[in-house]
Amino acid sequence: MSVQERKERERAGRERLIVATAREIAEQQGWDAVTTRRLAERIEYSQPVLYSHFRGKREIIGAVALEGAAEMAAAVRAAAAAADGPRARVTALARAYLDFAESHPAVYDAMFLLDGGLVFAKEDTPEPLKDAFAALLESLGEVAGDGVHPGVFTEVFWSALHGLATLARSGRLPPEYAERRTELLVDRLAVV
Amino acid sequence: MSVQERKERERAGRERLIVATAREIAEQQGWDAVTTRRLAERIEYSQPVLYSHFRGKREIIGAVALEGAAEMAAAVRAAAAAADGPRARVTALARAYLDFAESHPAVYDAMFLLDGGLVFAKEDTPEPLKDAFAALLESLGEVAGDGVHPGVFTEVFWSALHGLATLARSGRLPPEYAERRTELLVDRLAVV
DNA sequence: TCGTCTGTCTAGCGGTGATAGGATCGGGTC
DNA sequence: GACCCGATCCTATCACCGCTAGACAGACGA
Repeated sequence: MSVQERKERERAGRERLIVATAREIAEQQGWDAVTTRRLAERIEYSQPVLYSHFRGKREIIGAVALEGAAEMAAAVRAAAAAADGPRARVTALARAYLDFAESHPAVYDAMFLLDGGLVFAKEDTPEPLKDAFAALLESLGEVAGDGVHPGVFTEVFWSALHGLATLARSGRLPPEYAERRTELLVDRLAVV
Repeated sequence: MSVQERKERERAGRERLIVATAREIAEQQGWDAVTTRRLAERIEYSQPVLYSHFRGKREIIGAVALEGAAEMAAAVRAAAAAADGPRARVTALARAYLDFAESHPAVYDAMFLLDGGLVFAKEDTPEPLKDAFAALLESLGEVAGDGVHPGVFTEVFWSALHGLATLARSGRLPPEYAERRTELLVDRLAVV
């Protein structure tokens, strides 16, 4: 069975290559530039090979999104762990989230803007997505306030961050007030 | 000069038809279904005619966005006017905003998700967009709180609403808590 | 009535995501 | 060692996309 195992290894390696390359192109030139032809050329295979790994372009976006969710969860947890006290943790979390969105726009889009065919907020939601939400919940649950459902509070806080991130990035919010907006959001939403 | 005037009237009418039809297709089947070919067929002209009115598909999206901004401003103002007191006005505003986003998804996308080539948050921002922001500011400025810049507060509140609207609509937030999220947001952000 | 000129159309460019079907290459069997 | 067969990959193609060049016709002013 060694031959088959080697083939599976190679196949898995190529799949990782596809996802990594798609992400690379997307970060450099935007998702519009991630065409099946360009992607195939970069990995030095023909176009149809992509379809033996993924059902279509949507699934490739979804794969990038899952990768990104794990990274974002780690970034958020690291930022929170480095801060002292609930209030400081929330500030650090907000900054980490917005930083991630700004510095990894393509991955962020794959997660929260584009359709990657992923299921959110259900039982069969992929683990990385659940875990990313859990990472937010860990710090935000502390400041939800009495009688407020931590999950619902996290949803609201997350939505606000998402709005700030996307509207700012698309030029719909003036960049000069970014820091003041973040501070105001934390001030008002978090119950210390 | 009557002939020329008639021609200009007809031309303006056709331009309105293009925008209205684009919007119609988008609301029914999504923006992906708004192709220049389909759009041209629906208005019973050939494809290149679109390009004598708009520089490209992006500008058509922009035109729909401007229409939508005017409508949203009116909806928000109407909701606020029907409420008594600053706090009630903000609640009404939030509901009106989220209702608009949910019931006019294509127009909402044209305004805040897609690239319609419009300039936001600058001096040369189109009037309808400025006015839509002003409509939010009118009610939200009342509850910004002391020492908080009303514009910045409006940006934060708007971002939160935008996050709720888009994440909910794409299935990334569980629908059953929608009302609780809205209440929580207003409770925390608005200073009565 | 006759040129001109505006306006519209047909046809086509280079690109997209996705797929059908033929060629090829390697492993397993005799 | 020879052969067969199945998995694997590629070429070629489909229908469609946004956009544009250039031919054509019809209405206008002289």
